[in-house]
Amino acid sequence: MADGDTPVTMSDVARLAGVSTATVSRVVNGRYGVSASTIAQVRSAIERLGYESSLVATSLRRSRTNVLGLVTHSFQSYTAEVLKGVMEALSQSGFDLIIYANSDLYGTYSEGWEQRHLTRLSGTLTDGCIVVTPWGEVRSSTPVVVIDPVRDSTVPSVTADNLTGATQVVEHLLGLGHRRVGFIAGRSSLAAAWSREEGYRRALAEAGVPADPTLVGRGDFNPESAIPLARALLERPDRPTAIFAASDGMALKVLEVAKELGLDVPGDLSVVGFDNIPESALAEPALTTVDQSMYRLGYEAAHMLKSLVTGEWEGPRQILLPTRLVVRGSTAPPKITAPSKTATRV
Amino acid sequence: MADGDTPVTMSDVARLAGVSTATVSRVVNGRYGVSASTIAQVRSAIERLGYESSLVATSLRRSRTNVLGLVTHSFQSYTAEVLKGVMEALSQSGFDLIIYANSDLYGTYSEGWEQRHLTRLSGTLTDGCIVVTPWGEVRSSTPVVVIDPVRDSTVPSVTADNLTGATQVVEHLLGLGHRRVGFIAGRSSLAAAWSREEGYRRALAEAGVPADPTLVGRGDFNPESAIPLARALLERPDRPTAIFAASDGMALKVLEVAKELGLDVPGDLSVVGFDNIPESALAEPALTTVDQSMYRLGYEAAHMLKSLVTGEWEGPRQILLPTRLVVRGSTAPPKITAPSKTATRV
DNA sequence: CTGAAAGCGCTTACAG
DNA sequence: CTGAAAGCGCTTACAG
Repeated sequence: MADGDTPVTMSDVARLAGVSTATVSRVVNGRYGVSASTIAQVRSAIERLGYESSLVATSLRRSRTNVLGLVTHSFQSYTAEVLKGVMEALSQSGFDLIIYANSDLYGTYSEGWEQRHLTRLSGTLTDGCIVVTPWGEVRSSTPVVVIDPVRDSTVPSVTADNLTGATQVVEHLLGLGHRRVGFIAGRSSLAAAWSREEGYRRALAEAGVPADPTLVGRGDFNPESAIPLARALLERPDRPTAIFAASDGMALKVLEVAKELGLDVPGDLSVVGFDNIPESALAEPALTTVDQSMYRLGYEAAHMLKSLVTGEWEGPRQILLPTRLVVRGSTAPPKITAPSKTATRV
Repeated sequence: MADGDTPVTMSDVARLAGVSTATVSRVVNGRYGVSASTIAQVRSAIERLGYESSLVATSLRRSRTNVLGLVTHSFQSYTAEVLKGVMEALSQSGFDLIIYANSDLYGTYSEGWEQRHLTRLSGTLTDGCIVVTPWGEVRSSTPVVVIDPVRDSTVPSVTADNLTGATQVVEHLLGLGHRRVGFIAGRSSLAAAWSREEGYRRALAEAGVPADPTLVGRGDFNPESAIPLARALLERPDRPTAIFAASDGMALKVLEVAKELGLDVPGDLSVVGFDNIPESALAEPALTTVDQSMYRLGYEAAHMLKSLVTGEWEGPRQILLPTRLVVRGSTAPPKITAPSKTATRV
C-alpha cells in the first residue's frame, strides 16, 4: 500500500512482477504484444503497490502529453468564469488541464510572468497553452491561444467585441439625454482597453458630441486606480452627468466615490461598467454594464486550442465574441439638461 | 528568438556560450564557483535564445521543486473562493501553485480521481498537495492537506465548523416558531454532510422537538438531487413549514420547487441553505444561509501545507474554522402554528 | 512476446 | 573554476 515516504516507481512494479520496466510500460499504456499472463502479473503488481505513473517522467519522455496548460496572473471572479468555460470545452476531450499560478502574484514582478511560465511548461509538460490577459505579446514552441491579447497581437486569440459593447453603452447614455460623459480607461496596452475607449470616442463623435479630453481618466483595470480619477471628475464644477468605467471593478469604485461625495446615483450621476461580474448585480444601485460572457471566452479558447494541437483547426485564428448591454439601476436621465453651457453645443 | 518549433534547451545555451550544460545549470541556479566572465557569457546566451529551464526536467531531477499542487474536481464559485485564499497564503512564499483538473470532470469516473492525480503529481512535480472535497481518504508520499475531508479521515485537513453552523440554523428556525423542519442532506461520506445533519438532529433534540425521519431527504450536494426530494416534502399534506438544505446549491432548487408549487417563501415556507455562495444573495427572496468563508478554508489549507512541507508545522493537523449564520429574506415565522397536530406536541 | 539500451532535459557528486 | 558522467522515471526503437 506504500503510504510511506518514497513514491512507487515503475521499477518497483517491474521487480515485483518479475519483468522489465519496458514491459510494465507497455501494460500501463495498453500497447500490443504482451502475453495475457504477463499482463495479469503486472496488473496485480500495480494494484498491490498502488502504482501511478509519474506525470513528469512521462511528459519528459513523450512528445505528446494530452495535457493543456493555462497561465493566469489572478483568480478573480473573471478567472473563475473563464475556467468553467475551459473545463466544459475540455470535458471528455481526452485533454487534462494544468493551471499554473505563481506565488509572487500580488508581488513585484508580474511583467513577463506569462512568457516565463509559458516557456517552462510548453516544451515538455503541455501540448499547448491558454494565456489569460497577458502583459505583452507571447510566443511559444507549442500552440497558444490568448484570451484578451495586447494590441496588435498576431497570436491566436479570443476577445469580446469590446468596441460594439462600449459603443452601445455610450449610445444608451446619450439616449437618456447625457451629454457630458466621463470615461475611465483600462490598461492601455490591452486590446480590450483600447477598444472600449475607441467605442466611447466613436459613439460620441457619431452623435456629434464634441470629445472633451479632460473627461477621460487613465486607469489600469485595477479597481483602486479609479478612485482618484473618479474623485477628480466629480469634484469639478462642470462634472459629468455620467461616468463610463472600462471595467465593473472600477465602476464599483466610482459608485463608492459618488456616495462619499454625497451624489445620488442615478439621480445626480449615471454610472456604467463593463464585464458583468456577479458583484455588479449586487451593488446598490445595481450596475448597468456590458456582459462579455467570460464563460464563452474560456470555452472558445479551449476549443480552439484543442483543435490547434490536434491540427484540426479550420476557423479564424482571432475570434471576436458578441457582448450584450445589461441595463440596471445605475443609469437614468440626467436631472439637469445642461450642467455646462459650452458642453451642450451640439 | 526561437519562436520556431523546438523549444530552447540547456544544451543550446551551452553550445552558444561554449561551455558545458553543467556550467549553464550552475549559472541558472546561481551556484557558487563560476567565473564572472563565464557567467556573463552564459547570461548573454540565455538572453539571446530566450531560454527558460523546463519545469518538468528540473522537477524530475530535483527532490524539492517549490511547487505546490491543488487537485479539484470542479470549478464552481466555491472553488474560486478557495483558490483566492490559497493564492493569498502562497503569495511571496516562494512556492508556485499547480492546479490539476481532469477533462472527464463531468464524465464517468470521478471516483478515485483525486488519488490518481495526487499520486501522479506528488512523486515528482509537487512538494505537497491540497485536495478539495475528495471522494475518499487520500494518501501520498508527500504532505497533503484536505479541504472538506471524508468522515473519520486521519489526513491533515481544514473544515468549517459545520456542526455549530447547522445547529444555529435550526435554532433560528425554532426561534421563529417552526416545529416541522425538513432537511435535505449532502453526500453522506463527506464529513461536512454528516456534521450538518448531526447539527440538525441535535438542535431539534435539544429543543425537545421529536425527529421525524420522513422529513429528511437524502441528496448528494448536487443541486439537481434536491429537486425530487423537495417536491416529495412539499407535496405531502403535512408538509414542513421550513426546509434546511445542506448546501446553497440545493436550497436554491428548493426555492424553485416552492415557486413551481405556488408556495410563497417565506410566507408558506422558510428555506435555509449552507455555504453562502454569491448566488444566494441574488436569489428572490435572498437566501438565509451559513457563511463558511471558503476563502479562509483555502488560506488555512495552503498555510498549513506550506509549513508541513518545510517541516515547520506546529499546530493541530485538523483545523476547524468558525461559521456564521446569515439571516436574509427566505426565513420568517410560519403562518400557521400547527400544520399538523401531532407534530407540535413538545 | 520480452529485455537491454538509449535518451527526454535537467542537476549533482566526482575529478581535475 | 569547469567538464564528463550518472541518474531522476519513464518510453521507444532495436534485437532477439
